[in-house]
Amino acid sequence: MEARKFSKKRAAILEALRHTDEHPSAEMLYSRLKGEFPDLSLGTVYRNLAMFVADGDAVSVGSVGGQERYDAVTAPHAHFICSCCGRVLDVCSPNLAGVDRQVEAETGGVVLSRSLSFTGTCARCLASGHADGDAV
Amino acid sequence: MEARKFSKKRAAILEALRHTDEHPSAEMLYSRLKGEFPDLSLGTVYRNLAMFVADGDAVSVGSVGGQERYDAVTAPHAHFICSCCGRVLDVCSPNLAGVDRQVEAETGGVVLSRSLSFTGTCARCLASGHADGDAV
DNA sequence: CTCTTTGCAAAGAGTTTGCAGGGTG
DNA sequence: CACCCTGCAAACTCTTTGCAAAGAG
Repeated sequence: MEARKFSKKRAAILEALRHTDEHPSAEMLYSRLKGEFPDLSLGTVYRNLAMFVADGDAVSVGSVGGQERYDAVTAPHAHFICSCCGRVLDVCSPNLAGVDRQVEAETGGVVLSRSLSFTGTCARCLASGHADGDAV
Repeated sequence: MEARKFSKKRAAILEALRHTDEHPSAEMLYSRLKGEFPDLSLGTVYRNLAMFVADGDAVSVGSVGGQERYDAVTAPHAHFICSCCGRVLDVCSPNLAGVDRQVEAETGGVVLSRSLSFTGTCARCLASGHADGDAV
């Protein structure tokens, strides 16, 4: 294994990821921490995020608008992705217990994780009248 | 609106997408059609895939390994993504009816679509003993 | 002192875009 | 004939990587 040593920057990145519910991208975290760590490098953010995911301290929520978004909440839960503003909101996961088994029976594989995401227009965008921007 | 004209290449791309259950990426489709259309351009595949999605003739399954994967089956259904070989399999969708309403009530937004995907090791990889390649 | 982590910048990979020429109706 | 579609290649964006210097144990 890799002998992980303490690093002030890494701790700060993980803290920042834990203290937000925005499901930030690498760049979002970077610009947020850039003030506190002027010498922070974007590459470092990417490297640490990869470590978090490898260590199970974070998960990828998927890419939104071409950017990978991360979440420090690794417990299974669903997300609501606003196709209008790109926000990613947490959603109290519907009961998916037992579905894993169902899928395993159907595919013959082993489920390690699942990702449920809803795409639509968030309340804020609905209020701003930005909705249906690209609806059919 | 854009006046869509017929195009042999476009028809072929959509056909290829419809005749496979691999949920191919732009490049997968490109190399598959390159034999039949030696002068096919990758840019054309990208452009047409974007049209299909805009027209509702295809949906994006999400990105796997950095590549966007597409599906001509636009009816809601779940996917099983093998983290070992990158294959994307169709899964008979568990009953998610009513869940949209639940999410809308929780977020105050409007759900336009949902994506349920399971990540794990597929049967083929399990058999090949490639499993747990990157398990914790 | 040894090994991990970082900044910087260049390299990569995937996707998008502009333009001139060919195809469709 | 007008307008859409395509090939080609350059441009872009996001992410990864190599290397020498700085930090942690």
